[in-house]
Amino acid sequence: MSQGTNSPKIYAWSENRAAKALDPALDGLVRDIIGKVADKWTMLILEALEEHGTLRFTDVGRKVGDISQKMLTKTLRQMEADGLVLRIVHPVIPPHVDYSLTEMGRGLSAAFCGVWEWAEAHHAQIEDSRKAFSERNGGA
Amino acid sequence: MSQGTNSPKIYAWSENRAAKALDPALDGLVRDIIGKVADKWTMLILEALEEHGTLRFTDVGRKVGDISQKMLTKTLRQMEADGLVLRIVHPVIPPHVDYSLTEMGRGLSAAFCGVWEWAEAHHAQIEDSRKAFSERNGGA
DNA sequence: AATTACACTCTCCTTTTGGTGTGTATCGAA
DNA sequence: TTCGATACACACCAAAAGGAGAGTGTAATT
Repeated sequence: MSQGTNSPKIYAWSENRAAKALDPALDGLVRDIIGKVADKWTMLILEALEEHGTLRFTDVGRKVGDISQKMLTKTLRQMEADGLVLRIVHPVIPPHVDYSLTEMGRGLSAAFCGVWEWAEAHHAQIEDSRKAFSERNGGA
Repeated sequence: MSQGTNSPKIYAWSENRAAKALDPALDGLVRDIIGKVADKWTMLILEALEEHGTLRFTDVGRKVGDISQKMLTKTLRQMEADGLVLRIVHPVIPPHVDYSLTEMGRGLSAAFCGVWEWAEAHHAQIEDSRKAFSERNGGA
């Protein structure tokens, strides 16, 4: 009514959504998947497992690099729930847990492969762009 | 030393990093790029612009869907800085700003294409995995 | 004269992300 | 007997992400 000149949110009408996904529920789901999967830690873990096959908890962490135990646990659990990784617990002491990619996980890893290649191929260009941008704006 | 039985962070030795990137600086940069690019909003905007060519600010928002002006501005700026989108301001009133993908942006979009396809192809399987997982755990 | 539209910016505010430190159970080694 | 290793869980906290709403400036429209 009269409480503002504009709305802060831009609404999606059915017009264009129909082009991408005929079903809004499907669209929402795909979006949710993208939201979960397009994650730094997920991509890094995916890479580590793709490259090394089966790894134990701490080894995954080592291969990934700067990841805390908390995020490692959390991300691995999410990936397990989504069916990307297989978690096998050997009931021995000290505990031994193996992580490996499922078929789906390998598929996603393959899909992300192109993104990794793109990043490696264009890092110099991106740096240049950033430099030019900051000069155009804040710089002298 | 003696202030704890374990460290919360798992350290990356040079052993495996050398396999992926010979240079740790390059690795960090690629990782930074992935961190920026593997973002929900970035992917969605990339998609919108890829599909529709040139769009104005509000139109990008409409095509993307549930995005706030704040995130739209922020993400577009980041993408502009990284050289993914081209931003052309027409100094007229009311303001008119056109956004389109650069060559690099189209390349990244193409790289992400596989991920979209994967998500669309496996959403049912993911839902099943999630259901099975929650039953295995919290469920009855 | 008031409204609308555009492309934002700015200020709150809440939610999520992520790090750190600690605890746990058990076995073998020192 | 105490320590260290493994694979976590849990609690606490800081920082960042992200949303809501209001404001801005101008010019054509109503």
